[in-house]
Amino acid sequence: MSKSPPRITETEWYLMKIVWARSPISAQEIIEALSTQDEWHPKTVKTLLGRLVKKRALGFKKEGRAYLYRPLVAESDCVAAESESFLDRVFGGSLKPMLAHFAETRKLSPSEIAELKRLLKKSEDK
Amino acid sequence: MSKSPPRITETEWYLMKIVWARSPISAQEIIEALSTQDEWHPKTVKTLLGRLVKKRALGFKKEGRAYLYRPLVAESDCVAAESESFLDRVFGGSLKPMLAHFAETRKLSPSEIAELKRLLKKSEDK
DNA sequence: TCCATTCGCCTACAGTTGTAATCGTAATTC
DNA sequence: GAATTACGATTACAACTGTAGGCGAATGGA
Repeated sequence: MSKSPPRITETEWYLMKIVWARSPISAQEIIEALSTQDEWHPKTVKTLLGRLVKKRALGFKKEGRAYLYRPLVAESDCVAAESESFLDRVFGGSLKPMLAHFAETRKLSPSEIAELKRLLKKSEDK
Repeated sequence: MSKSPPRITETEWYLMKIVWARSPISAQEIIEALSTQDEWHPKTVKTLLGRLVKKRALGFKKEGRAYLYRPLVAESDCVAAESESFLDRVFGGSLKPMLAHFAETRKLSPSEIAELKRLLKKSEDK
């Protein structure tokens, strides 16, 4: 299952995140969602949408003059692929150094620590 | 401190890892180190070394006919930059979903879990 | 001494990426 | 109905990437 997803580039990730969260969604809405955070030229967003459609990461249906986009790939699949690539490349594939890095770099709040412990416990029980 | 490191590409990471681990090191040794794992054409490795020198990620000193390479950027800086980029892009910048992903995807061994708990405790104490 | 090897440097070249303008068409505004 | 606007499609374009071949100099054997 879950054929390997197409490669999502750095900038494309930000669009995909929005589509995953709010699909079906128009280009206009995506542009607005992005503009609250960063400065994306609308033309640039359109180009990226076109490329994501071409590489079959997004699909759409015509809704009057505009398109409504929706994902054709599961977020979990893309996250898994990207995470594995990252882990391999930067930490040689092993989790422990990665965790050590994040634990050290980002001062974890007590609540985060508690949450992580909970996650670990769940993983342990399984 | 630690000016932002140059961007290291996917393939370049594999070379950098070797140089960080075994510097000073010749191109030949890097090629050998890589060939045990994957199939890298020597010419390709040379090109990548040249690019890393150009972008000032590596330096070298002549040792007879060949060069001995060494890093000009700290591994920790590059790891930090790449990790932050990854976390932002794929998990919206928050650690918890990332941890949840790794805890779920990769079945953690009991010893890994113990290790992680230890890391968390250390982070907690600080 | 001459030839083959080896070096780093320069060149090649197509595909990707970031960033956006232009184009033809359809809709919307005076 | 004419002019402007808004859409998606097409085109632009330089920088970056992956992948490697060729070039002239130096080295190292025969």
